[in-house]
Amino acid sequence: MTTIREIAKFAGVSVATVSRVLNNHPYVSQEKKAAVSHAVEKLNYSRNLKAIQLSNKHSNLVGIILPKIDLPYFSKIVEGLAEEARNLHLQLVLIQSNYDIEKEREALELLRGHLMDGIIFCSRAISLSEVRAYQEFGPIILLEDTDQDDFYSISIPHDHAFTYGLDYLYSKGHKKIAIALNRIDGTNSKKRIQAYESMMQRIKEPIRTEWIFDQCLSIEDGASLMDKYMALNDKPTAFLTTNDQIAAGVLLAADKHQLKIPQDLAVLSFDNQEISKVMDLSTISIPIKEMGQSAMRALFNIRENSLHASKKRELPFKLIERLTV
Amino acid sequence: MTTIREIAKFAGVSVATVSRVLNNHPYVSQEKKAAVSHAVEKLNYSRNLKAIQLSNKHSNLVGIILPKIDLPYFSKIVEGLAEEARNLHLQLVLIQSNYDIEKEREALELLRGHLMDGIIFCSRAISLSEVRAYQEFGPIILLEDTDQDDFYSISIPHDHAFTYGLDYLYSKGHKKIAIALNRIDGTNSKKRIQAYESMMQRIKEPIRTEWIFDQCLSIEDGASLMDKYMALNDKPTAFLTTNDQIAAGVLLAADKHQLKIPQDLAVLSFDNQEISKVMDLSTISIPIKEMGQSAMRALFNIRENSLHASKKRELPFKLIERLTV
DNA sequence: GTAATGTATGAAACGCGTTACATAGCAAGT
DNA sequence: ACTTGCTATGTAACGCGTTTCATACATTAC
Repeated sequence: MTTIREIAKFAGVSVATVSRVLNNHPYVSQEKKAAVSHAVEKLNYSRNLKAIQLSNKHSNLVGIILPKIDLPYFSKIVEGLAEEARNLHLQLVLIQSNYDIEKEREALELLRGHLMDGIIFCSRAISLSEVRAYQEFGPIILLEDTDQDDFYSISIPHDHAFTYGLDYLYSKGHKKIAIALNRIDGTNSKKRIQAYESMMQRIKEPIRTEWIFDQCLSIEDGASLMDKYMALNDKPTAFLTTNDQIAAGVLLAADKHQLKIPQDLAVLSFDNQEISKVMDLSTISIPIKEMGQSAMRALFNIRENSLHASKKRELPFKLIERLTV
Repeated sequence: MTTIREIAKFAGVSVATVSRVLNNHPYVSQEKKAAVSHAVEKLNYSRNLKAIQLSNKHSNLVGIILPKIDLPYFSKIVEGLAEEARNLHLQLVLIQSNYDIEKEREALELLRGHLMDGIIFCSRAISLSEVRAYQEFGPIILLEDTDQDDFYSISIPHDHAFTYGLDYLYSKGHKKIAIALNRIDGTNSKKRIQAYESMMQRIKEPIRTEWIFDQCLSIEDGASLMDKYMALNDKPTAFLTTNDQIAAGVLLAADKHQLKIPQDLAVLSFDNQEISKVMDLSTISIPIKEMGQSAMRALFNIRENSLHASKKRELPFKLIERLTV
């Protein structure tokens, strides 16, 4: 492999001069610049990025931790992350954790080992107290609605949004509302259950735990949710689901059972992904892609000038009324 | 930052010994090993991965190039890539190109600069002749059905599969078949158009170019495809679409137009993604995730022992008969 | 008893750019 | 004429592990 020293020798200059030319630094005469360029061309040289990384402060790599890329919510986030990363000349290191704490820890160790400049947690299983210890090694950004104010976080206010959705259903005459959540133990789920319970108390409805469905993520989960619904003696009149896929599955399965939507069953979901448009699904829009963009920009800014207005950033959500409520 | 030399000093040994301990090399006495471990613990040391990368041959990073992560086909591939990468202790550098040749070239330059050990093209816009020049810098694997036999490639035989789908529709009585493709200029699309044209000739049907729909990717594209269909004077009786999303969009829109599937219009798609199951969509199953896994494993094997049986690997496809044909 | 092996350890070079520091020519300022 | 300051360039150190090579002691072998 050609090195900078060979270029220097070939061009009859010092390595410092070569480096200056390669980095477009000032104070290099036209002749030397030309000589170096010629040598680079002639010897087909290109810099060793590993060496550059070692001598530079940054690696320009950002770790992205998520459970599974093959879920529209996460791939949309990554879309946003990638788009912004491109502008900022950062590269994404994608780490699929499957919510395995060990894997998440490994990722944090990569940050510690300076492989990456920072980390963005799209979702996590590892505890924040463990994550906290790694903050000294680089910016860590959470895409969740946390109340730990020593963490950078970007999200919508999940409890408000969930309450908002419940209120909307209530305003449409629904008191018997079932909810479908992702992981019962995730940060967001906890907030949502709280919101649900306090809403039920507010409207003086009992909290039926069998109406709180867990582990719902995909369109298939939505479809099988419908089976569970059919088996229920006491049936809810509305579903609030935490993403569009679940709702889409519910709608498709409901169609097979000849249920009329929204007369027999109302469905409201979150995200406003593409599928919700095509299926006329009422949904609470979340700026998923913007969250990704915003997170990447935040990470960059923190890295550049450790100054930061507020650590927590909340983005707005918005109800999109379509035909399923 | 603590360095290996500080550890050496603290433990009263040489840096070589420290390195040996850290890498579990043999020939280190128990005492020294303990002393080093103690020093590491005490000084809260962790290795600088950038330095390791520089002195090692590998970086253990693999570049993944794709146009857009937010398409189920690609996120499924990445799912497979990530799963296998995990086993092989490789990290993914995700590069979203949007089919921008410049961006794809940049990625190749990262390979040239030894940032990554290899590259996997999930899809590309850049010409193979340009890619070819980078093969000397590391393994490059294409996830497409190429006939350039100096490239590593993994895919299903797209022309066969497409012909197979057309034959199936024909066997069900359809002669008037429309097709929906992604990018008219992609490698796969070319093969598919060829397959389509020769099929039409075979069954003595005219080739109606207005039945070849381009730029179809998403569920929304599928829905708007239906609008175009409705506007057609001479209507096809069947659609063959290159992914399930398009087909799903067609089905949903067809429902609004009160078209009966498959009586009024048959739909056959590719991929066998989740949505096809829920919608009872007849589809030609492609082992997308396995393609990812296989690609990652191939890259690893090539890196380890430059030996390789055959450069081209074809995976099987399979027709899944459901209710839309 | 001596050669042959195996174990243990350190000094120094290596991988390859970047950059701090020193040096020096030359023009502008007083 | 002399200081000040900018341009231009090279030397050497630095970032931080890994690894080769040399050395040395302890065994085991014949």
